[in-house]
Amino acid sequence: MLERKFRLNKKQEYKKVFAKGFRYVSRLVVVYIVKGRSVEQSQIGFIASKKVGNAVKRNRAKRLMREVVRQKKTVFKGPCLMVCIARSAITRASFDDVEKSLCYMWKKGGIL
RNA sequence: GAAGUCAGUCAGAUGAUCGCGGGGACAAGUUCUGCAAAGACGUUUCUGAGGAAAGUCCGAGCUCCACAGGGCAGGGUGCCGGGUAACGCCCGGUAGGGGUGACCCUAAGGAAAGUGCAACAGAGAUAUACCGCCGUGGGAUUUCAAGAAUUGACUUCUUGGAUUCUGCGGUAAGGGUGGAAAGGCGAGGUAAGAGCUCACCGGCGGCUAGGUAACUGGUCGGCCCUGCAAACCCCACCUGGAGCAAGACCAAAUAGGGGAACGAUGGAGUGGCCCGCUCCGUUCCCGGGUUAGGUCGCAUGAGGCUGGCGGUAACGUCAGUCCUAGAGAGAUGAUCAUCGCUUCGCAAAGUUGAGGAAUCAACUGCAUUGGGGUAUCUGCGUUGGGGUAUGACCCACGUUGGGGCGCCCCUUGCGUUGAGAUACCGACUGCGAGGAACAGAACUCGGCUUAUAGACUGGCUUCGCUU
RNA sequence: GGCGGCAUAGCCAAGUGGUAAGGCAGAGGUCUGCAAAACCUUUAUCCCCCAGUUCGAAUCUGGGUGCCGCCU
Repeated sequence: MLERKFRLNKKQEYKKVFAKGFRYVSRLVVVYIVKGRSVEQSQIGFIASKKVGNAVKRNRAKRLMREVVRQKKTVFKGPCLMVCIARSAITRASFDDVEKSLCYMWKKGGIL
C-alpha cells in the first residue's frame, strides 16, 4: 500500500489524467501518464473494472500493480501523475509478467 | 473389498526478506502546524477475512418517523407437538410417496360457505342419455306356426313368432373419448338393470379405546361425495413504514432582504387509504451561496471454548475460561526456502507384498466333454440247460442293438500342495516436471439458498469373498 | 453497501393457464423490358436456465444467470 499522499483520490484528479495524459497500452495493463512542471509530486491511481472479474480478482490485479509501483518508484526520473487500468488478461498473469509489461510502457513514456 | 447412505472435521504448515491496515507504549533527536495540549515523521510491540465473508431470500437487534395507536386494503405463513429473541429456521412425531435396504422427499388447512375454470376429444364435464338393453302402443313385411271361414285349391281373417320403422316409458351393466364419466370386484336379484340386497376392499360420518395432538385401532351406519385454492376465496395466526448512504454531533451553509399569490373549512410530518396524533403559515419569483468535509454510530455479543446437570432431540441451565479485523477508491501482497498432500513421467538400482499369468511336479478333491473297459438293466437269438402236456417263465451264453447310473483308465477344466520366485502389477525409496477449489469483512447477529479442488473421522445398509 | 426492475424470431414487440398476434428485416414467388411499390408464401416449439404445482405453464411458485436503473 502506498502512502495516502502518493495516491489519486478524487474524481476530478482522475478526469484530469484521462484528459491530459498520454496513453500506453499492453495486453495486461493500460497506463495514462502526465508529466511536466505543473506536477510537483507523484500521484498514482489504480482501476480494475467489473470486466476483470469478481472481487477477489479485482483486488489481486490492483495489488500486483501496486507492488510493482512500490518497488520501482524510487527509480523514476521525475514526478508524474499516472493511472493504471487492469485488463481482463491480468487474472492469469504472474508478478513477473505485470512488471515486464509496466516497465516497457514506462520506458516508452520516458519516466524510466 | 466394492457400492451406497447419514453425521461431522479441515480448508496446507513453518520460516526469511521487502511492504500494507488497526491498537498500545516510548521519548534521545529532527522538521512542520500550533499560545499550549497534541498531531505528523521515528523506534518497538500486539494484531489483521469465510464456511460460505456471496445471493440479499426470511427473521431480529439498532436508528428515525408519535419509544406505532384504531379500522380497511395489501402481504406472508399453513399436518401435529416442541425449541427459540424471532423466523418461511431447527428438533421429534403423523400421513402420503420413492428405494432391496441404511435412508430420503413432500407449500401436507378447507372443494357437503360461495364464485370461477376444465381447451381438444367425447352422447355427456357436474350433470347427461347418442348407441345399446328391456317393457309397451302403433304401422309395414312374411317360402314361419296354429286356428277359423269358404273350400277343390288359391285366398281372407284372428292369435303368436320373426324382421324392420316409429311413439311413450324404464335403465345406467356395456361402448369409445378423456387427466377425470359418480365407489371397485364377485354373488344374489330383475322385464332389463341399478348399493336394490349381501360378502370383501376403499372412502365418509357417528360412537368408542389409546395418544397433549396430528392420527391409529375397534365397532355401527347409510351410500349424497370429479379435479384445481402455487384461481378468487373461507378459516387460523403473523404483519406500520423506511433503512447505517439509518441517524446524532461539530464546522460551514440553508441567512437577512425585496416583490407577488393563496389561506385556518388550510398546509406539512406519515411513501396504499381513512381516522387519530404532532407541528405551523405556505407557495412562486428576484438575489446570495455550495463540499463526495470531519467525528461518532463501530466491534462485549440472544459471543466462543471446556465440563457438569435436565431433555429422545432441537435446546436450556450452572460453573470455569477467552477477547479474536474494523477499512473508506477500500488493508493480508511480492520474492524465496523446507516439509506435507496430490498427478504424470523416468529407473541404471534397491526393499517389500494374506498380488501374481504362463511353466513343471505331485495329490487325486470336485466338475465336465469325448473315448475305452467292466458290471448291471433291457431288446434280439436256427445257441445250451432247467421247467411245463404245450406254453408262460428261469438260468447261462452270444450280440458292430439301445439306455442311464455306478466303478476304473485316459483326455480336458477348476482346485490344493510344492517348485519357480522370472515377466507383470501395487506400495515405499530416488530423480524430474506440474497441480492445490469456491471465493474477500463494509452496522451486527440467527437461519435458508447457491458455489466449492481435495483430505480425514465415525455410525449404518446392500452385495461379494475368507475364516 | 442498500433498494428496485427487465429478459418472447436478426430488431421492435403483443400475449396473465388451453399449444405464440403484429410490424420491420431476410428468403422465395407473382407483376415489370429492368427495378421500386403492391400482393402471396415462409422463418419461434429450448418464450434466459433448472426444479415444482396442474390433465396442461411463456403465463403460477421457488432457486439461479445476465443486463439496466435509483440513493448523496
